[in-house]
Amino acid sequence: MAVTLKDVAVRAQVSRSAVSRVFTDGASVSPKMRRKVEKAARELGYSPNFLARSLTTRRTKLIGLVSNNFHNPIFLEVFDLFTRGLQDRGLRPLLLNLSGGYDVASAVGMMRQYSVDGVIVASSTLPPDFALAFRDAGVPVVHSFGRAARSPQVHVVGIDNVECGRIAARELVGRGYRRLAFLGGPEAATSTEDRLAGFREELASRPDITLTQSFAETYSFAAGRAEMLRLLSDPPAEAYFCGDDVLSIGAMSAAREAGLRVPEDLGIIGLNDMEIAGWENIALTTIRQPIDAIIRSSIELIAAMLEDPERPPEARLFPCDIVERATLRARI
Amino acid sequence: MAVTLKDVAVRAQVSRSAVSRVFTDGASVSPKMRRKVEKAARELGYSPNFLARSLTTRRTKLIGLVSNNFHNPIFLEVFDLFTRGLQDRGLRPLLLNLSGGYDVASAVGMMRQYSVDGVIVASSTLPPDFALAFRDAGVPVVHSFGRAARSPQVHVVGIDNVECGRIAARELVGRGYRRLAFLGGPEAATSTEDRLAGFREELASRPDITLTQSFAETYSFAAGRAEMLRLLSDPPAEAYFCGDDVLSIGAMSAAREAGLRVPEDLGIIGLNDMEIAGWENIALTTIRQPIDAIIRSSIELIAAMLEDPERPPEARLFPCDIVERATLRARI
DNA sequence: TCTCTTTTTGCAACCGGTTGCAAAAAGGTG
DNA sequence: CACCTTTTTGCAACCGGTTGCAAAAAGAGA
Repeated sequence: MAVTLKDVAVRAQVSRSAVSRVFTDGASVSPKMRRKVEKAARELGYSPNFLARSLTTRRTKLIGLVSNNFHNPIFLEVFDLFTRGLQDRGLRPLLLNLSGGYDVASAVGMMRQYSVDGVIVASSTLPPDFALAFRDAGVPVVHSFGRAARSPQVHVVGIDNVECGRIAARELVGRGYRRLAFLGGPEAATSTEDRLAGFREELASRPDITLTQSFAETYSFAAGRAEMLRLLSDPPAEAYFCGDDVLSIGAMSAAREAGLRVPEDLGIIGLNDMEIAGWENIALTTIRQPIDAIIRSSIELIAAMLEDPERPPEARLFPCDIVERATLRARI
Repeated sequence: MAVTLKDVAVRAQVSRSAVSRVFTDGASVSPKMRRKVEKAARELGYSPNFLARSLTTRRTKLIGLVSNNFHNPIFLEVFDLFTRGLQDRGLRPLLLNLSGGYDVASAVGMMRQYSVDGVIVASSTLPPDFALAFRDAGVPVVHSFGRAARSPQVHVVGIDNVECGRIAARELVGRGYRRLAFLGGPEAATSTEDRLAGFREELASRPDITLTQSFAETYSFAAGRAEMLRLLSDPPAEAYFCGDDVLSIGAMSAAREAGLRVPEDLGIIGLNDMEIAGWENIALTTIRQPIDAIIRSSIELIAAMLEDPERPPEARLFPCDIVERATLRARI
């Protein structure tokens, strides 16, 4: 059924190597030979089998794209950018969905079975060890949206979550809020820990400010809503720094249900600036995470590792800024 | 670097075939042999190379997942369900993002180069010919969310869009709306055509009802908002049947901006029932499309085609129902 | 036209597996 | 224990490509 190299060779009356060379760039082939082979290939509808080729070249051009978050709308933007960016470089994304729970060893095993050239771990909730396991298995890896260590063991691209915490604190304080709350994502996620650390740090020198904290189960609307409803059994804080945009929107929904108006009765600031945050029906004030730059940079790094697998790991952090919309009261 | 079959064979002091058999289920191996080989494999950390195996078995377990819609939040739910469903069957999704425009031949070529076992086209806007091209290339294919022909040429799984149009019309009429509008998705999409056809058909016998129609550029918030803003330069209709949920939300945003309240001043009904439609801040009344059933069924069909590639094409359509929330006025 | 150099081509081995076939080993029966 | 049957094992060829090497062809120079 499938037409192979050999079929083309027979038809063009040349050797199999000759055909192979025509389809390998950089190989030396005379123009006459090239014409002959291309003609035969065209007539037969031949196109080389990448996987067979990969056996000798040791390059599949497959990149594992691993994530455990298929429930947060920001990730649709993430997947869009990743898949297009990879495609533009002739790489192919092989998706691994870990949202139903995961086991490091089997994730690594699966990627090795398919001989991926590299892996991108796109998650702010998977632990640093996760990416490390790929490196240890000899698979080039980039952790996008991960935590940057002082001396990184694998490439990490993302934002400075601690600084984001500080930014949020400054913004809320600057608007005169005094009773603050942190409504974080999963408690064990590095992104949650770091944002909280920065938030607290900035407030440490302000004894007049009170801070309460709690955590949602996952980065999702439902979790944000549920947690906020729980919190609202007590008198609310004046302003909430939520783990991300989708949690913020869940929290807003809960607030509305409790009869509280945003921003009149309570302020909310999110993080991400996903597309939905800008929808006029939502109009969430948030800290923008430059996901396009993060993803572009991640792809650059993984591509660089394909050239030089020994390239020393690097942490690239991008700055974030506030996008003001309508969920915080005016600056005093 | 990578440990191969041969390494295991040497260490276990058996033939390569023996090792191969241990890792091929259904092959006959004595318990003693199995133990010996498994021990050696464990010590070496061996796991078989799927791609090399695929050369002889002609099975890669790769399934191409092709879509041109990475901008509509419903598709995150779609990707989640597809990737998990495929993984549960030991299949691996190879993603192809066509949202930047596409070329049928190169899409097919790419999938053939990677010897995918099958392809799932997940799109309500790609033409039927698109899926057909895969079939013609000998690649099993299922078109999810596609248009069902009377005698389908490829497997199609989705909903009866014509019927959805009728349902929307009945619902709006039943609530006493008389001046109706259809705000469709891309004009050329089969889903748009069919929904409009059903909508018109149901209204044909009602000369007292007026109907205007227009189309958004894409299924996206921005397009829905832009189109609605354009429409609102004229006096609005009483109720709008929008192409899908994300268009509906864009339209609601435009209406609000124009100072119109939903549902007091104007009714809106969407289609899909994506998660966001249920968010209390949105509360969109919509026609539910059972995407979980559609996707489960699509995976079932592609899996069945792996067993029997000659299986005659089939169209499976799932019924839709109204989910009432808060964007239509009360029934009269 | 005849060397010498450079380019092009084919041979054969290899990448990491699977599998039909026949030989070897194990098991059953009288 | 000899004989026949069944199971297990190894050999060798193959899947669809690539590539080092040497032979053949082409080009350059005298």
